[in-house]
Amino acid sequence: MQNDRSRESLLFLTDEQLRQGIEGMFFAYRGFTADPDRILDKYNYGRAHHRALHFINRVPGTNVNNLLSILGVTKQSLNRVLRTLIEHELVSLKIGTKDRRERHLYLTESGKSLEKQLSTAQSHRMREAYRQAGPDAVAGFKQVLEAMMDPKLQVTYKKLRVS
Amino acid sequence: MQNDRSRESLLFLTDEQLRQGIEGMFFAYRGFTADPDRILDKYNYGRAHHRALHFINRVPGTNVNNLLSILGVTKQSLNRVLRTLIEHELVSLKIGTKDRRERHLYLTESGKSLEKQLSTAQSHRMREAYRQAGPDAVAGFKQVLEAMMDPKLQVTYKKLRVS
DNA sequence: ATTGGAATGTCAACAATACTGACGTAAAAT
DNA sequence: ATTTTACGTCAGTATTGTTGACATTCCAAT
Repeated sequence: MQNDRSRESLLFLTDEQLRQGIEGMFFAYRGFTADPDRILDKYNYGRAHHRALHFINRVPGTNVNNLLSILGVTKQSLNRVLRTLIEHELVSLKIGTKDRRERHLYLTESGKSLEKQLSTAQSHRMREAYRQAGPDAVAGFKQVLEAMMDPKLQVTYKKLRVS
Repeated sequence: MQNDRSRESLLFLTDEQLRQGIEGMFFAYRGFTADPDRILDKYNYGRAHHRALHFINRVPGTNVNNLLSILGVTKQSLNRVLRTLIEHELVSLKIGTKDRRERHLYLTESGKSLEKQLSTAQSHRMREAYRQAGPDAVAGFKQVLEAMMDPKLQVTYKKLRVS
């Protein structure tokens, strides 16, 4: 009886069910990155470049610090990636007018073009997964993802939604 | 009208919704690995060690080739990790009796202990996310994850469920 | 006006994780 | 007897991350 009550009210979770969730995340993340990775390979870029392109596109004019806090890496690590993207003219810098220490980041036309290619590939798989799973599943998917984030990232995630 | 029909039947997905899914995966994966990473750091191990421990625990007695196909890395990459785990006596080797070329992999007591530590931390976050999102969300979460995997990994994932 | 601190960039060194390619050994399969 | 398979290993390289140190630029407060 106690068991039945748990099942109904408390969300009864076996180790096995949790393990499935863990392995699901592991395997799904591989699928999630597979298509962009193939495109990036052709241009000799990596996932770090993809992430930078994605968020510069998402938040045009962002400064470096803001991008750092979204990406969760060190400035040295980001800088290497950013430098190549700027050299290759996928990203352009604009020095802040109000605060001239700040560098505002934008995608160039070629940058937008590559970002589009990458996001199209990734969205395609996401869309297909959503279609297979159905609308209710999608809502649940997002809820669990959001609950899995660190609180700070949850805030970042929500801010991106709004802007 | 056409729009309404799309919304109901076809699962109407805006670019914005897909982007949320993409960013959700990105941020959630960070949360997903954060707790184990902290533990691994203390022992000077990395995620690769965690993954090896996880799947050796999940499929005790697995041979190297099978583990390779689950993890999706090269044997050279896995070998480096496996060698340290064996040196540190977290993993033990047993030469196959039927086919003596095969090395069967098992966790030692210390291996089990570390794996337990890691999976407890990771499960704790997963359980908490499940609890916050609720049972329906969890079902949807798993469906979308599964649909996002490459077909081969989907098979691998399901095989692990059964065993 | 000088000073303190923040934002940024850069150099160097290092570590983890991945890759390719080549080679060796042992055992199984044909 | 030969080929294939399973596994290990050596060498070299790339990507992405880390610390630490140091320079520059510039805002803001004293």
